[in-house]
Amino acid sequence: MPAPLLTRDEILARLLEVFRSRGYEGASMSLISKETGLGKASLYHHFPGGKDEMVAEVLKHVDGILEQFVIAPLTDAGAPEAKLNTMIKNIDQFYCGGEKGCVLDSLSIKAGSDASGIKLKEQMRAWIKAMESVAKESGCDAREAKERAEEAMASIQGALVVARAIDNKSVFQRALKRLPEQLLK
Amino acid sequence: MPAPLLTRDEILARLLEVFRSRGYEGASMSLISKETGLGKASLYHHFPGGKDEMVAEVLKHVDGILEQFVIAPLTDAGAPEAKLNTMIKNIDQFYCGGEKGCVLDSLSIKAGSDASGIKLKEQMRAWIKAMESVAKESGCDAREAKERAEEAMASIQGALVVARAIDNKSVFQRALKRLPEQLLK
DNA sequence: GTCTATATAATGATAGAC
DNA sequence: GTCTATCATTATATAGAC
Repeated sequence: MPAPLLTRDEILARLLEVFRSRGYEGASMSLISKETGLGKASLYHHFPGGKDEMVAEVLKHVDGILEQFVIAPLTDAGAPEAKLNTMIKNIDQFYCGGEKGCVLDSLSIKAGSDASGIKLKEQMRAWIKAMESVAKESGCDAREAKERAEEAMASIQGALVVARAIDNKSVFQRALKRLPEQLLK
Repeated sequence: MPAPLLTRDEILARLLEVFRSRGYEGASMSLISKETGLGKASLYHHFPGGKDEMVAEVLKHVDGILEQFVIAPLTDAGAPEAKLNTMIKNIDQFYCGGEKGCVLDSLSIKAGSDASGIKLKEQMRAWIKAMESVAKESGCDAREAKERAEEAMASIQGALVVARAIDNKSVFQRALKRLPEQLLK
């Protein structure tokens, strides 16, 4: 009985990287096997439901990342500017300065209205809602806070798309720099 | 010798829809066959190089759409505001008000540094450059025009991602409405 | 918990008739 | 230019040894 080579969290972290860089269809079992270092049979041992279960578990894992990097920092006590700056620092790190894409985008192609699609929708809405509450704290009324938060989300996602498409991370860096004035009143 | 069922342009238009909604890996030959109404053998008759050649030809087809909907309207004579409004009206139509995604995004996962990747990069840069020139006409200096154009591109791409992710087209509509003040001085 | 080996299905691609 | 039938390859998934 060989000892486990990777913790479950390490496996999920590697799966997250594969799915966000290749998408659902592009992440074949052989590629996943290569990137995680686990044989196919081992992968099915951990995820009997195959790729669909892997995606579901990765998205649960993303729940934790979202909570730690986005929700908690924005929900803590403190000045809106300071809280937002913490989130910005965190996502700059998570997206490697604009080098890596967003798994909520990469997986949205596969996800029509199945379980993973619903989960993706919930997660992006939770992120927007957290930014919305900070916008309210800064003095925006309900409608303006919601719109500013959606626009902030679009700025982040769009900057990631463009940064990768034209191979220029500065687009993402400037988007992060503009976030405070975009979201806060 | 059966008559052609579709013109080449109609085939390319349908291929564009499949690739932008499913991405490269998600667009299987059987799905492509179903969506175009052509048998696999017919598809290989038109595109002997298979899916890679289809993508290459679709991107050439996108050249024409970009020229017609974006480049030409922005390059014509006229006031910057009027020209930009024409582009906005055109892309609102092309993306069906925010319902459909951008093929430059959908295909960017497959495209590392191969031919299609280079083409995608060129096309997004051409779009940005056209917006950049209009920003200059409105009074921006070179550096500000470039940054505003990149940010406008990110707004469009981000709004499409978020609109689809949270199933809310108004995000895209508001992004279009904000484009003039975002791009022009 | 991991492996090798294998079964089964789907995919990209081709041959040849019409 | 389109079709049916088929091939070769790759994909997902499983069985059973250790």
